[in-house]
Amino acid sequence: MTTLTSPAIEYDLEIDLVTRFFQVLSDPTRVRIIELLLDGEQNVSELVHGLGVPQARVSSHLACLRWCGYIGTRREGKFIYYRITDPRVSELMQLARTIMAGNAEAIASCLRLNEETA
Amino acid sequence: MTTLTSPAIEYDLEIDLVTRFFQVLSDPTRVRIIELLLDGEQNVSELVHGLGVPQARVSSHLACLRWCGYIGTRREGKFIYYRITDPRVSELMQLARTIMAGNAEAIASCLRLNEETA
DNA sequence: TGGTCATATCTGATTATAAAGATATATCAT
DNA sequence: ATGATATATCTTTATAATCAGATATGACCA
Repeated sequence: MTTLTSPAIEYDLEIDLVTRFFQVLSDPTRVRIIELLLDGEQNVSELVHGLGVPQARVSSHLACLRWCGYIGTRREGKFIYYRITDPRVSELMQLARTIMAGNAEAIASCLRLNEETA
Repeated sequence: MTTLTSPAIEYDLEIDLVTRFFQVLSDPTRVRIIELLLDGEQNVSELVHGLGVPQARVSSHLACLRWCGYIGTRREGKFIYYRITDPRVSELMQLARTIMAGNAEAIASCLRLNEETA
């Protein structure tokens, strides 16, 4: 076997879901937003301040998280408050950190492309 | 507040780790490899067959997963066997699926860019 | 109604990721 | 040594995600 590639089971749609689920968590701004919201509801201005990134960027990441059901909103006058909707998100982050704990240095320089650090 | 962006806490390195951790799981081929390996050790040829994707691609994704400590290897003659090193990876995948279960349709069309499906 | 503040969306440019395909390394058998 | 098989790496090229900045919407207040 040199290069080929038999038919195998046809592409699984469920895998794409899992993939996207994790992809949402693979952006630093989004992860930081989640961390902030795990400490309690915040409106956009508060998040912008807490994150230190431009408002447009925060909004677009919030849109992503919201669209995917990680977070929910509530309007109060001019302000829109965001919150984590599923408490298990907290579990997920904890579990990830636990797993990571062992091989943090490795992950830091991972990702198959930038292997200069090795 | 229109666009600005106060200093805030300086950029957290740990967040980048978490981000990368999840990023590894945000590629369909890598997720499929993990799923396969959760059922037991396999060598590259078996994976190539099971996945139905070119060998070079499988190898490069394996390199990524290995580099990041998700999987380990063992040589047996010409063959190299890969296995999941941390059993908690299984927990992680289960938890992700559980959380996803509720908002699968949403995630399917998420990611902030391709919102045509909406 | 006009103005201001909070938030959301759009457009183009930049950067990061992944795919293809060729080629290299390593092990075994003859 | 030679050839064959298994696996890894490299070099483009293509694609997809992110960002910045401008602009739009929507609520409140004077």
